[in-house]
Amino acid sequence: MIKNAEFTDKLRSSGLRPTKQRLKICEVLFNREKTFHFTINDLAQIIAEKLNEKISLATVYNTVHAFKKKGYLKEISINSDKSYFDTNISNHHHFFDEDTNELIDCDINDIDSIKIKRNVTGKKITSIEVLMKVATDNQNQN
Amino acid sequence: MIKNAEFTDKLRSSGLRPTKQRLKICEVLFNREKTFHFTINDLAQIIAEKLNEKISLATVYNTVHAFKKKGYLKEISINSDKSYFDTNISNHHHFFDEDTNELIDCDINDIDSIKIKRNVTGKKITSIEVLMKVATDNQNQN
DNA sequence: GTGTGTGCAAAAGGTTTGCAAGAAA
DNA sequence: TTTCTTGCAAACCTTTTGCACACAC
Repeated sequence: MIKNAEFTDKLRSSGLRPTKQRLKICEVLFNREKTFHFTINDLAQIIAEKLNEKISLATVYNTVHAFKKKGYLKEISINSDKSYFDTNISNHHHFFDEDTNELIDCDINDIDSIKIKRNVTGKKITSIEVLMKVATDNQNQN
Repeated sequence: MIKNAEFTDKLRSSGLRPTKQRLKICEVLFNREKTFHFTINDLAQIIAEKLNEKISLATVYNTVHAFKKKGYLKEISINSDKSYFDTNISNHHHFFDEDTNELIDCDINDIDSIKIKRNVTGKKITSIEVLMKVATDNQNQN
C-alpha cells in the first residue's frame, strides 16, 4: 500500500503538480500487486464506478499521457481501435488472447533473447516488442 | 506485371465477385515488386490521385477487410490511430521508424528464431509479431 | 431475376482541442 | 498573481452501418 505522500513526491519530482485528480489516478494505477493493463475508458470507469468520483475524460487522457511521457506507463503496440497501457514498465512482452481481448504479461525470461542480425541504417533500436496472439485451439484466425 | 485476368481468377476462386472496384484495388496492391505497407486512407488516396478514379471509402474498407479475411493481406499490430496493412503475407516482422512513421519489413531470417518457454493454458499461439522501433540516435523516446 | 456489391450519408467510437474557470505555487 | 490544470463541449478522424441503387451471375 503506497501512501499518498509518496505519490505527491513522485509527481513533484517529475515536474507534475500533485493535483487531486492525478493522485486519485496514481492510487488506481499503482496501488496494485499485479500489472494492470487498461484502456483510458477502463480507467475512467473504475474511477467513476468503484471510487464514485468523476474525473473528466480529458483529464484522464492528459494524465495518462503525462505519465507515459514520464515513464510511469508503457503503451502497448497492438492493433486495436483503442490504446492499451501497462503499469509494468519493465522490459517484457505480451500474449493477446483473441477470444477475450485480454493482454497477459510474458516475462522477458520466458522468451529466449531475440537476436537481430540487421538494423536500419543510421537508426538506433529504441524498443523491441513481441506480441503473441493466442486463441482456443479449434478456432480460425483472421 | 500481373494481368487482370489473373486477378479475376484469384477473386473468383475465393468466392469474391471480380467487380471493377476490386480489380482496381488488386492492381494497386499487388502489381508491385516490393512489399507495400498502407492505411486505408493511403490506398483511397492513391486510387483517387494516381489513378484518378473514385472508389467509395466504404468499398475500400469492405475490400481490404475481405482481402484480409481471404489471406491476401496482413494487418500489422502497431499502436496507432489508424490500421496498417501489409501486402507481404509471409511470416516476417517489422521495424517502425519513429521519425517518419514508416514501416520496414524485417525478414524472418534476420531474427534468430524466437523460443517461447511459456504459453497460455489451453490456448494455441496463432501468431508471433515482433515490432522493433527505431529512431535517430540522439533522440528521446516516449 | 436473385443475390451480392457499391456508394452515399449518417452514426459511432476514441481521441484531441480551445477556452474559461479553478487550483497550485 | 502567475502558471499549470481541469472540465466541458465541440471538433476531428477513423471506421462502421443502413439503405437504395447497380452490377455480376
